[in-house]
Order: sequence, then C-alpha cells, then structure tokens
Amino acid sequence: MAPTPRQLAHEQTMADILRIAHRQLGTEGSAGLSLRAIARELGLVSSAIYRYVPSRDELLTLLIAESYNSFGDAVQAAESRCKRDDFGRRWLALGRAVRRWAVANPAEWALLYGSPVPGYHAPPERTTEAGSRVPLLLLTLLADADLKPSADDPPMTAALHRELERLRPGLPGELPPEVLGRGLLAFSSLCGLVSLELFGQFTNTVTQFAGHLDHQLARLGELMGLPEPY
Amino acid sequence: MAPTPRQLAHEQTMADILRIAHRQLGTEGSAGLSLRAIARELGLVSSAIYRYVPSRDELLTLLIAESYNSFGDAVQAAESRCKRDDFGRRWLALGRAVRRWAVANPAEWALLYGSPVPGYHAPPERTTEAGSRVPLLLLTLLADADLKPSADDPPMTAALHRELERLRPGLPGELPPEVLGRGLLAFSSLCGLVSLELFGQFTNTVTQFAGHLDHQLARLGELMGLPEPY
DNA sequence: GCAAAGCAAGAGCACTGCTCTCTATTTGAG
DNA sequence: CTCAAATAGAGAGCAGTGCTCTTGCTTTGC
Repeated sequence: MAPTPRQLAHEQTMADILRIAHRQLGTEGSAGLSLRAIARELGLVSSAIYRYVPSRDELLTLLIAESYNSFGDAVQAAESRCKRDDFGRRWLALGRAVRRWAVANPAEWALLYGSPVPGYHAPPERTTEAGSRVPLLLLTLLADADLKPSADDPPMTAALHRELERLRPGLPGELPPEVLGRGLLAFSSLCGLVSLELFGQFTNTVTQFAGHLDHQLARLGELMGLPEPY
Repeated sequence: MAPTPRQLAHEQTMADILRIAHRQLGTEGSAGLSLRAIARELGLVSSAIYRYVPSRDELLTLLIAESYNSFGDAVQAAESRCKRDDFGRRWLALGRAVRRWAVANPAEWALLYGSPVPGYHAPPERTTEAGSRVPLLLLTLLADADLKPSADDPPMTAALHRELERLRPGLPGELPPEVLGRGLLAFSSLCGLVSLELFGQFTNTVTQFAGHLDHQLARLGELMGLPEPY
C-alpha cells in the first residue's frame, strides 16, 4: 500500500496547483484565476493541467472548501483558547479571529462571503458543511450560555429552527428562536463589518472604526445578551 | 443648440448599451459582462462599441454610478414618505427599502456591496459621492433624532469624525462618536443581512429569517437607541 | 515481458478585450 | 454651396482565456 512515486508526484503537483491558485487569487482575484497561467508557472502545457483539475469551476470549489476549513480552523483555535464559561470573551475571541483571518486572507474572504463568482455556483454538498463551521461555533456558544429569550421578543417561525436542526442535530436545536435570531443577526453584522472594511466602501471611514472592532463586538454581544468580558 | 440627429442617435445607442449591460449583469453576472456580446446584440461589429465606451472598466464604472443612484433614489423615496419625527419608522422604512432594492436588483447589489470586480477598482471620485447617499440618509436620521450617547460607551477617535465631516460638512458633524459608531454598525449589519440572504450562505436559513427582517431591524433600531415604531 | 493505465504535448475551437487601418457618412465653417 | 474635418462603423488582427481531441511516451501492475 506504499504510495508509488507516480502517486507522490501527482499529489505534489496537485498541491502546487492549489498553492499557485491561492497566490493567483490574492494577486488577481477570483476572476483572474487562470488555469493556463498555473500550467505555465508549473512548466506544463496548458492542456496538461486538466489531468489534475477537471475544470476551472472545480478548482474554485476546491479553493472554497480549503478556505472554509482554514477559516474554521483559525476561528475555532482562537475561540477554544477561552475559558468555556466566559461567554463574553468567547464571542470577543470569535469576532476578532474572524476579522484577523479576513484581513490576512482578503481574497479568500471575498470568495466565501463576497459576491459569488459569476456563472459559477458552488455545489452545496461540498461547501455547506465546511461553511457552517464558524456559524456553528457561535450557535454552540449561545447554547452553552443558555440564554433566555426576552419576553417581548416576537417568536420566529419554526421553519428556521428545523433548518438548523437538519444542519446539525446537536446543540443548536435547543436554542430558543429569539436567541438564535439574535445570534444570526450578530453573525451577519460581523460579516458586514468585515466586508465593508475589506471591500472598501466608505474608503477610510469603516476601516477607521473597524479598528475599534472591540466596541462593535461588545455592542453585538450586548445585543445577544452575553455578559461583558471585562 | 438643438441636438443634431447624430447626437440623438449617439445618445440612443449609449442608452441601449447601458440597458443591455444591465440585463447582461443580471443574467451573466459582472464577470460575464461582455462588450462583444453587447455589440452583437446591437447589430454592431465588435470594434464599433469602443466609439461609445472606452473600455470594459469604464462601462463598469458607469453601471456602478447608475446603480448607486438608483439605489439611493429608492431608499430615499421610501424614507422620505415617513413623518420626520417618527425616527423608528424612518429606520424601518430605510431598512426595508434597502432589502427590497437588493432583492429586485441582485446583480447591482453584488456590484455595489459584494466583492469588488477582480482586477478593477472603481475610481473613487466617480462613485463615492453616489455611494454615500444611503449611509448619509441614516446619519441624517440619527442627527435628527438627536440621540445622547450612553454614558458607558467608550469614545471613538476623532479621526472617523473628521472623515465624516469631510464627506459631508452638514449634519453628521454634530453626531456624538458613539451614536455614529452604532449607526455604522447598524448599516453594516443591514448590508451583512442582505448580502448573506442574496449570496446564499446557509442556503435557506438566512433567507428564512430575513423574511423576518422587521424583527432584526427592530433589534438594530433598539441598538441605536431609536424608539419602536409601533 | 507486455498490455494497460497515466502523463504530457500539441493543435485547434470558440470566446474575450482591445488596437489598428480603412471607408462612408454627416457636420459645420467659409 | 463647397469642402475639409469630424465621426460611425467595418474588418483584420493580436494576445489572452477555457476546454477538447489526438498523439506519443513512460510508468505501472499482472
């Protein structure tokens, strides 16, 4: 069962392709991702690249899955370093890690949370699981915190509840819909904050106050009912 | 000073180009925007299109500016139909209008608030003004509401304050930084909500609870300190 | 040892943005 | 009214893209 030299070479080339693709993504953006350019850089003729990657769309799917996991790893690592019962700090660490990863990998962030690549739609069965990792971290945190919905919060439909259960039959199922709604709002807000900073609406403006991300995270934590981590 | 037939024809062709470009944007996405396809549809040879549009990037800039104004018009119209002193309702109307426009023009929304078109960066002098219209509506609303910052809110740097004054020396200059921070947070959240719904993260999940956009808007309004519009 | 599988090369198709030259038409000034 | 200048369009062409097909060469596994 030892891998043959040929298999090793194949894996190596495959890794090279992904490495170059990630770099291209950073310099040229998702639409500038060119199979021919990758082949050229590898010293291959353009058609040979199709021995490794069946199509450009497939390469994009690979990059998306890889990025989702890199993103999930980074956020999970940061969040898991906090004391489990310090819910405010866990949220703060999560938010900071999200932004840190996005700033370090802007092209990948655009791939995951920006507008979809035109003409291409990622096959859900290969991306939703990895893509749900970070949202699930937040939902787990909310379940751990065992928050009570405020009395005057209007209840949400059970449809969303079921959708989340289908996604992961574990902890989130026990979340009251109101808490869940606030959690998803906080996550959307976080994505919006990071995207506006990265994609440069307002030029400096948002960049400025995103430097004060901690304040915004505190406000969102308060919105979710989490205790201040100070 | 009467426009010659030639000028009229030129304007007509120009309008046709933009119309077709918008349609292409909707069906193919921003990267699928093809000058050659537009020329073909107009019955022109591919090179003739450059009599009207100097380059593909320039066409994108035109589309962006047009979209920003269409967006600003829609939101402004909705917001201005509210009683001026009903601040909660003005926010609700603004948020609903933002989502309504985005759902009606998803490709344009992606152009404005999605990831930037790769290899292209919009010249700020031609887009930031139109792009600031909707954020300014919210800032004006906050200034009108004359909100007091909560005592325990940490102050933000004056740099952001100055940036906003430079942008529009009018009302926003009088906003306390804390109120401004909460307003920008609410706007970012709104963008995040709409983007997550449109770009299909979570598939149905977010779509579900974005149907309950009013609840989320109420939470954000509460976060800004606006009164409930009920 | 040899057939089978796998890798790479090369040519080629259809498409893109964009530039160049050339022609027919319209315009505006004398 | 005339005639040069400005303009719209046509056509060819360059460099790039994704992708397919056929053709060799090399390694693999029986």
